[in-house]
Amino acid sequence: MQLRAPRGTNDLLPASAQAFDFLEQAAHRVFSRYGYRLVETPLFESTEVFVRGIGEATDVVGKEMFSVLSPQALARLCDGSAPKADEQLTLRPEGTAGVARAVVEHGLAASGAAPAKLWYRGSMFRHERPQKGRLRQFHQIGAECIGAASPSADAEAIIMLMRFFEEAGLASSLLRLLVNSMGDENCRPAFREEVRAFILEAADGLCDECRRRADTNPLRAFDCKSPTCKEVMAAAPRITERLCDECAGHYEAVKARLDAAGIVYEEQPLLVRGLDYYTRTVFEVQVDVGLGAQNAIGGGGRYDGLIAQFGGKPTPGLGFAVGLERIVLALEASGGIPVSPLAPQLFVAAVDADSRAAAFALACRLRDAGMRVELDHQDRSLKSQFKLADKSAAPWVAVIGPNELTVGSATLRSMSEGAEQQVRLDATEDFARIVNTMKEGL
RNA sequence: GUGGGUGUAGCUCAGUUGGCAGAGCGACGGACUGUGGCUCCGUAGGUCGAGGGUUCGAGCCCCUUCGCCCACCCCA
Repeated sequence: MQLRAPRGTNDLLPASAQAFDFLEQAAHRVFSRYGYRLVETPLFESTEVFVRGIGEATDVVGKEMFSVLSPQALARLCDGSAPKADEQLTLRPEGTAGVARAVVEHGLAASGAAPAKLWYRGSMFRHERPQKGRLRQFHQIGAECIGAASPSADAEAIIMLMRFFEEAGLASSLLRLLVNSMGDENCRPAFREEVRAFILEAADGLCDECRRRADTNPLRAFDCKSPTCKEVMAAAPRITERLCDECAGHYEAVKARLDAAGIVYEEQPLLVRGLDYYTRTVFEVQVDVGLGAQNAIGGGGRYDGLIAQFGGKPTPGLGFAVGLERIVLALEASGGIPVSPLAPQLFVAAVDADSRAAAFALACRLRDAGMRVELDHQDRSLKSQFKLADKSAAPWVAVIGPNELTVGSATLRSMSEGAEQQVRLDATEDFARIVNTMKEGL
């Protein structure tokens, strides 16, 4: 049986890896303009971090977590005893919980201090059935701003997110920014109760799933795909009509900041996010090209209760994450990814066996001088070496053979012009000057 | 977890009522002396996803199984 990558995982072959790298660099450029700094937290955490942070009732925690066991913990399990608390570990299903834990652990958001602005990138793991734009190991870039309560922090993060998409090459005309407010502990519980009552009242017109949601997570009934449910839920009360004064004021202020910045958005009163920690502002970015049903390429919101969940002093916070696989799918569908393999600047070809040593030495010298240089390692004929050079898109080929060795030079051929000139083998600067006149990427 | 689709060369796919395993692209080599692209000629590459069954004979029919894709659900 041939070995293969586990279900729901992808090998990031060079083209994909380069696309991801491109997105990370775009994030780095944009995020640093807003004062965000890169952090890396562990790929796995105590299971408790996600249970407390994301919420026990969520799908992510309830049925999608990959938990990992040490050999000792596994042995204990097989004995029928429970693993110790510090042996219960889980691969991170998202980035926010780990960052929040680190912020508390290292006191990065001391009360009264400037907010901690952090961004991260890396793999996340969820045990779901794979489909287009949904993998078991997938990649996110995210940002968290912890310690700022003002609506301008919400607006700043949303603006930064949209600028990131622009920088990545996704035209804003392809994107749809949805915003909503979910209220806070003052107004959401009552609203939740109201929706629950509404669902029970209208149960006849709703699907089984939505009836079940009445108790588990009534707000999710709002984004049920069933047309009849949609129709029924359209008459349900809206959170935006039930916000407390503080939440309503916050929401208005966020929208005003977005308006002032010229950010186009759509108010979506039905938008609810699936992670328990969100309060007040929530947002999502959707795209219509390249993706099937999984058309959300980014999302986030405010989580003013999260830091306290981890034992920190009550500290406001907010953040977002974007899915790299989904962005790449969207980019591919909307005109391609603006990256291509970096071609060698020069290919060194040897005419016969005796000249290979000199060709190798030249390639080493030129590489040490900073040039991208390729050469043959399969004892190919000169003709084949030229074919190789052509395929690699190298604009120059240096030929070294008996004739060149007797005079101590290489024949340097321009692949586009066909013109040839002699360059002394030890004249590294001459090679550099000639090779660098060619614009990169051509 | 539930549905639907699909597995044949590196890639994209043909393969007739069951009768020699195919094409295009790609790879590699060659077309007289030490030079690429275009063209031409040639070569290599297959456990037809796997296992079993029916049959003189199975890529094709039957059973089992695995993978992958898409959708539900959920989410980035």
